[in-house]
Amino acid sequence: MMYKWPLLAAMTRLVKVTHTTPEQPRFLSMKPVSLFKCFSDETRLLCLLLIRCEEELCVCELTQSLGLSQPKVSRHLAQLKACGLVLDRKQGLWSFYRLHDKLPCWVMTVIDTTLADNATYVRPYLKRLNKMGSRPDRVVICQ
Amino acid sequence: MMYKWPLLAAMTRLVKVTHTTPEQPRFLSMKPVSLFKCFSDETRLLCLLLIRCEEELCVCELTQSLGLSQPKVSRHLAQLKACGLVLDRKQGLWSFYRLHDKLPCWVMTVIDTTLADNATYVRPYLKRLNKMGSRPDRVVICQ
DNA sequence: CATCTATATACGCTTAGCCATATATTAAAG
DNA sequence: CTTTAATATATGGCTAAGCGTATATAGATG
Repeated sequence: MMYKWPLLAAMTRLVKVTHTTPEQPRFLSMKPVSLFKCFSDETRLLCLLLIRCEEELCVCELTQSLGLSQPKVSRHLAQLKACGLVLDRKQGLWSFYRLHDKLPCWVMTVIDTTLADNATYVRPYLKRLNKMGSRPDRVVICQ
Repeated sequence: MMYKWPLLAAMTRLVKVTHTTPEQPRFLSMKPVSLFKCFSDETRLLCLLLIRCEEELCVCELTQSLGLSQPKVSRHLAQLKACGLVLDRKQGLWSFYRLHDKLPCWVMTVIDTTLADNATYVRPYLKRLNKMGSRPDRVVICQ
């Protein structure tokens, strides 16, 4: 089946995507505006902040915590990934998202500063996350 | 003459505006997302960063420095003002914009961090600003 | 194989938000 | 008062970007 346009093509304004190459730490070319565009949507910002707090979260955890639909969360995580802000890893049925490990310093500073001074903004979602029953187990494979 | 809708009414999504009261340091209610929305437009971000560098800039200086139309710059400055990020002062024909003096710490940190790590992003505009002939004189009135 | 579950993506629709242009406003200068 | 200059705002049009819904995909389980 053919679709008219892929998701990533529709995102060229928000994020410049290189479709063929896997994301790499090519952060010198990342413009501040692109980053702030990612932060400028409530869903994306909350996902980022929650991921920062919890190290790693899967789609269903974010869906539950934020009280949003699964496609909505997935879509925004895809944008964050395309932008290079997060990385994902598959484990069984779950996709775990974490912050990209090569984020430039100033981006981490922005995230952490926002988090530090807006605890009340994030707290309710963290609470709901911790009240969640049956969160998927993390399997860490040592290399 | 009556117009259909005021500018500020059209901006309710980007910024919550209180039309009747003058802006005050009521920053506890400012949501992170609102702020990042301001940063998410190139014109607004550059205006903010340049204002931070130069303490105070008027519309014509920003217009020249950025190479943009006057209405465009004015419009974005109005948004920044409505959001509470900048203050303005009139002097003769000129309107000078400066950062709001009651900005919360974390906002200043975000601005300064962005500036510090993206010098090359701002430098060309600062250069063009300094090459400008006949910049308006600042008149400071001591109280 | 079929079924269930978690996730990803396409599609169509709607709206927020940006822009250029025209015009209003205000202050200074003649 | 008229003109000029700097700024602000309205209007209307266009597009990016968000959303819900439906469906595709892929792994687990039987």
